[in-house]
Amino acid sequence: MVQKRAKVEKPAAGQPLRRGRPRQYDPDQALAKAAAAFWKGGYAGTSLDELSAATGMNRPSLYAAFGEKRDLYLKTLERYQRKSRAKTLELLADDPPLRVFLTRFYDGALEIYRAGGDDARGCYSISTAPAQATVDTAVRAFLQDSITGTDSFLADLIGKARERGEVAAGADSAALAQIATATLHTIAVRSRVGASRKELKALAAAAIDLICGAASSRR
Amino acid sequence: MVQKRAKVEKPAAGQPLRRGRPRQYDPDQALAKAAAAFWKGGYAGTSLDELSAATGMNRPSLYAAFGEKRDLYLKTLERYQRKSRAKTLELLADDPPLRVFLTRFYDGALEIYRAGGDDARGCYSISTAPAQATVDTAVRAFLQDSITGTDSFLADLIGKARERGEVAAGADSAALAQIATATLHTIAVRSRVGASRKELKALAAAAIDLICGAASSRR
DNA sequence: TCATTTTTGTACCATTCCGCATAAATTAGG
DNA sequence: CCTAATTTATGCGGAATGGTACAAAAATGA
Repeated sequence: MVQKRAKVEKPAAGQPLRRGRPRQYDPDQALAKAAAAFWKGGYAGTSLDELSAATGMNRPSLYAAFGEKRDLYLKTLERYQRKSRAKTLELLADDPPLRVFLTRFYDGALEIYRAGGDDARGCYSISTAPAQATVDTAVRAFLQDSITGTDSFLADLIGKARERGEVAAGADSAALAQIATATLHTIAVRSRVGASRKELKALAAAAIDLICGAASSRR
Repeated sequence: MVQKRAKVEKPAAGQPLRRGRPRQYDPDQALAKAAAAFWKGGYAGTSLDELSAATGMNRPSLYAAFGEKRDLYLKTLERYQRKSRAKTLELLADDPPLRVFLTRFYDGALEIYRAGGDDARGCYSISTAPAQATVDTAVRAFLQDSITGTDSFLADLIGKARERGEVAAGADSAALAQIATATLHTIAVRSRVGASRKELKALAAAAIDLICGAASSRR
């Protein structure tokens, strides 16, 4: 089979030109493709052949770029986390009320979990990392960190919202944050097994009512 | 290596005696051992050799008893569900208030998820099935069914509690049930990555307060 | 004692797995 | 042109994989 010759992208505009043969892949895009493969099959269920096919890179190139399979997986997890957090921060740009933010937050998650179609993917980390967490301490640490990170991020937001009177004065912001994270987790799992977007949006709305107080939504 | 000869258990007391060589394993116990192996390594990450070692059965016996690897996994999932549901029903024996039931419910889950020690296992189905759900429709259907089953079971209980005045009169019992299930899901994942029992009990208590109404807990 | 039935144990099969060794290809520098 | 640097491509190698064939073992029934 003849290999198609890929046009080499921008030659690093101005920088000292790289010496050897130019790479034919974009590292970040390759990581995205690898993540998609793991996303479907899980870590152990995805072979290097499949990863090679998904990324368009042959085995040695994969290896040189990302290390062994485990390293590659960890890098896809980190990329996912990085992208997710960036996307979440964008939702705060106009400093919205808590209720508005949470609605956007769950909407954004659903956007990712449902892959823009009916092909249910669920949350990448929640769907694939737990199976590996007992065997690989790095995966476990990542997931642990990811969850507590979400908790504290939301706790901070909820605490500030409480100061603005958007949440009951006596509320425990850390506890409410854990409930908000729990809602994300259940949406993650449910979307993996094909729950409808409509149903999950309703679930999110109910959780938001509970967190922010149902009364304040009925004006 | 010399194989230890296992004492044959009760010869089926009274029943028409089985014809051939007696089996040296107890099917249900073998299923439990297999589940423990999958529990740790996930479906794809657990080999037949490991399953064979865990159950003490050699490969052909495993195959004859439970079918191929996938069948074995599905049977461990069903066993887990059966046991979990039975255990949950026991909690209702004395017809407790919703708040009491939910406390027992999450306590019981924690008992299983934390394996009675510091060896974090998490929930069997939530930890292992999502990774497989996109590839195996039976696994996906199982998980889907398991979740909606929990939802409707809890919705029924919450509905009845509302009639008894234990939950706000205007509350949507189905929505509250989904939050209760969400709480179970987050406990499942968190315990998989090593969250402490104390922390998770606090999380459950906060969720219960939210579902039953915090006010009614402060007398 | 011998045939029948069922389970066990050994060993094997073809395939797939991950990782790497090695050579060809493609660039820049001199 | 030639050398150095870097990536790609082919393909190997040993181990592990899921599944099975086959004979020995252990029970019952006649």
